[in-house]
Amino acid sequence: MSAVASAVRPRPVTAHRTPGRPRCDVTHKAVLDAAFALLAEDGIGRFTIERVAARSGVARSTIYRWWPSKGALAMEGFLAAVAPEIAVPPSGSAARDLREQVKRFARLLRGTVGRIIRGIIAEGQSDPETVAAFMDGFVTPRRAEGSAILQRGIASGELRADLELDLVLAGLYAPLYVWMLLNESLDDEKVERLTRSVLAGCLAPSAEAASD
Amino acid sequence: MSAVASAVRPRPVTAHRTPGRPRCDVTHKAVLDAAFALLAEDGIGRFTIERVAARSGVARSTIYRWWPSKGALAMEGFLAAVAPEIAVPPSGSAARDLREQVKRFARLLRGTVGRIIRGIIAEGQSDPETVAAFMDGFVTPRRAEGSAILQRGIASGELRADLELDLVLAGLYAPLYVWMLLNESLDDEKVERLTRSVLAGCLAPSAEAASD
Amino acid sequence: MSAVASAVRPRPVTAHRTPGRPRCDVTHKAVLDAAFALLAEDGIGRFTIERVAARSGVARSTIYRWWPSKGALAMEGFLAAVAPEIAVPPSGSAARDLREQVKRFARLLRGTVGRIIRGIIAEGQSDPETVAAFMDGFVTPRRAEGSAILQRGIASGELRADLELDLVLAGLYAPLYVWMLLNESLDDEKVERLTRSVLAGCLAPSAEAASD
Amino acid sequence: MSAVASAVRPRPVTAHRTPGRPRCDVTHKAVLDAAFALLAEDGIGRFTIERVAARSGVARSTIYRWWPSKGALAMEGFLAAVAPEIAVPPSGSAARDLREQVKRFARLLRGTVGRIIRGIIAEGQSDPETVAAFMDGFVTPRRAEGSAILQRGIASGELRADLELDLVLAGLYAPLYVWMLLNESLDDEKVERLTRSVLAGCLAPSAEAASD
DNA sequence: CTTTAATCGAGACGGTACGTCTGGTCTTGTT
DNA sequence: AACAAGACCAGACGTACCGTCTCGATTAAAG
Repeated sequence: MSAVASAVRPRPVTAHRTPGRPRCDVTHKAVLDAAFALLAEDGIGRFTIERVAARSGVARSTIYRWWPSKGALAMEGFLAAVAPEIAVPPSGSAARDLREQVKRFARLLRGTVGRIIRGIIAEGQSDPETVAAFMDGFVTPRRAEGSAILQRGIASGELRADLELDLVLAGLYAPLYVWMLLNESLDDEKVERLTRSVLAGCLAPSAEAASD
Repeated sequence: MSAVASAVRPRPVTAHRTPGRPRCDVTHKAVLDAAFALLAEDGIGRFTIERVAARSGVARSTIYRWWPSKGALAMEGFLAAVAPEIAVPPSGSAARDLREQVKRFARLLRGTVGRIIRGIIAEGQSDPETVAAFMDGFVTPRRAEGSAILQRGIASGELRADLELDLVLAGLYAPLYVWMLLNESLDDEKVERLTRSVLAGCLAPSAEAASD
Repeated sequence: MSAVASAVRPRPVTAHRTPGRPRCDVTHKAVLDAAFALLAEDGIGRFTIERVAARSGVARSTIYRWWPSKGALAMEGFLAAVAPEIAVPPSGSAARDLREQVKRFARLLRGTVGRIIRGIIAEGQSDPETVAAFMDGFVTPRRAEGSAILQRGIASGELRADLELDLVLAGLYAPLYVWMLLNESLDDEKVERLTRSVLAGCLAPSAEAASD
Repeated sequence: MSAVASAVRPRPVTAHRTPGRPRCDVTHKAVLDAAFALLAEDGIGRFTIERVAARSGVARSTIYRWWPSKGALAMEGFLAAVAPEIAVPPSGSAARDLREQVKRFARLLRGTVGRIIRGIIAEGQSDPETVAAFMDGFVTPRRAEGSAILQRGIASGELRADLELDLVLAGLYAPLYVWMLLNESLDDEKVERLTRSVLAGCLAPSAEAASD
């Protein structure tokens, strides 16, 4: 189970509440907001629990009670703010959907969210829990979305049936991560070239002519 | 100019040496060795200048004199130990060479070197100098090697002439970086599948039958 | 009014009991036992309300409800366990009684009880309530016992009639407290010398020859 | 060796200095001053290393480098400020000198110094080093002074030759400590009565008539 | 029987201070 | 100069307690 999940500790709706004073949601929210803001403003380098506490007005000890590590806190703050932001409106064409999705993703990485993701990945290199939380909370859902698009394309005959979905998605997304991490440009033109190049190998023979 | 290059401060070749006691090479070497060892043993999380000083027997202030940041030190320690290790013996087939090169690279990432690279990338997320040094010292040379192989393949007619080299290399290497950073497996079988998949789109039409 | 007295809140003997759930005596006892045990085992330094709560199995808030301060709790735990322990069997001779009483007291201070008294006095230096409680609960009764012996001696003609009782008792007991607090030895021989020395100045001239 | 002595670490006057940056005396002094001031103002209860650091403007880590415990710091701050303050001008009469010395001592205990001593003794109950330092730095010198007076009195024939010096001094001083620690009054009249009472048993028979 | 008022356990929360660790800077004497 | 040694400031770390608080569950007398 990832750190985030354990931190959230979803209240059982079932029957009797746990004893003791209930957790204060306002506090919880304030911490996550502050975490997100700090991450967005200064990056992981200046992200400290002390500053989150100061900014959120929540006691340091309270933060330590609920988050096991800096990474977990960063991760949860990130998710709380970003999670709903990435939705994919399905059109008729899988190729077009993918292109759109990748373009959006690149735009995300170029902005504030990218800065935060960089921090989380960095933090994760010395804390596996953080990576796990990032996988569960962000990477896997994103992959599921991509996978869904690909499968629709295969079902409709637009894409080849023998695609290895994980590899196609890796080919589309991994370069974006790496470019971001290595401070290389992520401009639309480059991303567009990448998408086209990967998609070229994915189209079903019959549909190949119509690709662009 | 990257951090490493500035740290090295190459002695002027001009006749008259600078006044004062000359820099002690033994010390310099000891620091890099200790840096590498610590990085390899405990990862970036426990890599501190204090520990490098203690381990190398070099005074902390001496380290601060020569390296501008933790990342630069890690990077240089890494390069000093790893640089010569990656050579590519060219065979007749570009496809075979690439496959070999990628496999070696994956093996590298799975081991000690991978652990260190993770640390450097992590450190780089809050220190652009470190990323720049990593690019100059490691990524660019690796890309040059890959590029050379691809160009040989194109010249020999084995690979398509319209390949976008940067994208092909990104498709081959970026997933490896990402899998490593996200603690996903890098096993040979998976890497082999990746290589095959990318290469499939690179072969010249005439050579396609002979691919595997 | 001392802290202890206010903490005990003696139930009114008056007919109508207060409404609501009555106080649980088991709990009360458990707290005092735990307080005594902790004080005896680890001294004042590690005596915390948290630990008393943990050890006694009583909720922290319950302890805070009934005891106004750490010192008050320590004091009451001490009294509950120690109070009955010091009884003085009167013999014919006041001198002999005093000697015995002082010897017992020294023995007390050398042991567990001494350790606890040290803690209470220490705690009292930043909490006057604690000192007051210690005076009321321990010092004054002890002085009363000593005073009684002295007065018997005076009445019987064994001791001089012009004795200043408070000073004699101070001369007998204060050194014991100080030796304990300053980690000096409290061995029987030393205590014996002290008693003899003080008593020497107290005997009535007629009885002086029979003193020892 | 006591904590104080080890904290002071007197520089060896011998030959070669130790390497490295020498200790900053200003800093050292500032800490002791702040320690004394805090102790005098708020007592041991609010005496924390954090506040000493804040008040003195010295980094907390520097304080931790030089003083092993709160008690040691308090003790040294106390000694630095108080040590020279207690001198006894010898007159012709031992009895008069003692009376004067005791009176002065009581006055000391009633004031700021007394407050600090209370704190040190309290702290010492959970830290033997502190008590040891207090013994070495304060109690023993005071006893030596008292002893000297008594010995002069014996030599001059004013006092009995068979006095047990340690017990006499205990009889004179211990009550003062205890009265202070237990918040009992230390007024001059009471102290005067104490002195007279103890001295009464000390005078040589020949001199007894002249005592008061 | 219900109220009603109290006790009690559980635990969240804001705080303060702890003692440690690291990062950087600086000031020495030695080489 | 370079270097070792180490003092110093700054500040974050994670932990331990403090004292207050909000709950629900319990318990008995009073209505």
